[in-house]
Amino acid sequence: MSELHAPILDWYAAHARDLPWRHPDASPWSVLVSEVMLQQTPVSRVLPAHDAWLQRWPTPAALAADAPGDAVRMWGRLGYPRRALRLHAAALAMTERHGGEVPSTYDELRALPGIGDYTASAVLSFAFGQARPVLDTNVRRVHWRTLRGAEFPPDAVRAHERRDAAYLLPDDDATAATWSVAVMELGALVCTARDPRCGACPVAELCAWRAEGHPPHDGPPRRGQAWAGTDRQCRGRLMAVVREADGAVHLSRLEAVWADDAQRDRCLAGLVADGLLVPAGPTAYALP
DNA sequence: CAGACGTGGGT
DNA sequence: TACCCAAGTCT
Repeated sequence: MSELHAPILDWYAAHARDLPWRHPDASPWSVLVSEVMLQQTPVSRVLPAHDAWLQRWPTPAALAADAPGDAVRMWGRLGYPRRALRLHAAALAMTERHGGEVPSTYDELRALPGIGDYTASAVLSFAFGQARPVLDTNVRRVHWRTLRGAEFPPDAVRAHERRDAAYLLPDDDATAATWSVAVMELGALVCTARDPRCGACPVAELCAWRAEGHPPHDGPPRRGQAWAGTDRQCRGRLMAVVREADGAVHLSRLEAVWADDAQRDRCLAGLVADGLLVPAGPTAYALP
C-alpha cells in the first residue's frame, strides 16, 4: 500500500455518493447496466434511466425476451444507442451461454458485445468484489496528476499506466474494489478535468502536478468532436424520430428532419447496417 | 491506431 | 455563444 491509499480510502468513506448500483444488494446485472450506461454519459442522466431499465428488465433474461428495438427505445436520449443494442445482445448471450447470469470471469465478460476492458474490470471489481485494476478516464487523470505531474493523460493508454494501476491495487479483494471506486470517485468529484478542487483533495500534499505548480497540458491538443452537420447529428435526428414513433416511420417524416438527401440516405443506410433500424417496406423504417 | 459514434449540461 | 466534457467500445 502506498501513502496514497489511506487518505483516498478515508476520503471515499466520507464523501462517496450514494448511487443505486453501489448498494450492497445491487445485482451484478444492475452493476453491468450502470457501467454500460455510464460509458460517456454523466451520472445525473444515467440515474433515472438505470432505475427505469432495472424496473422493466430486472434480469438479463427479461431483456433478452423482448425485442432489441425495445431496448433502443428505452435507452431514450442517453446517446450512443448502439450501446442499447449491444446490451440486448449481451443479455441474449448471457441467457444462452451463462444460464441468465452475468459471468464472473474477465474473458467471459470481454466476449460479450459492448463490454471492453474497462467495463469487464469494473463489473468484476464492483459486482463480484474481485481485485482487478480498473482504468477509466478518472483513474487515468488522477494517476497522471499525482504520479506524473501532468494535467491530462494522453489519448492512448500507456503500458506503464497498467503497471501503475496494478501496483497500486491492494492485495485484499474487498479493499481493492473499494480502492478502485474511490479513485474513480476522487476523479469525478475533486480531481476533475476542469477546475480541480485541490483544496478538497485528500492527497494534495502528495500530488506531483500540484507540487510543480499545476503546469498546463503540453501534449498534442486534445481533439474535440465536431457536431453540427455531421453524420452523428444526422443519425441522432433520425433515431429520435423513430424512437418517438409508435411503429414504422415513413421516409417523409425522416426527410423532414434532415434536408441533405445524400447525407440522410447515407446515414439511414448506416443505421440499418448497424442494426439500429430495419427497413419496413421500400419507404419506411422501424426499430429492430 | 485514429476516427466514428449521441446527447445535454456547465462555464 | 462556443467549447468542453461525461465510469468507452469497436473497427
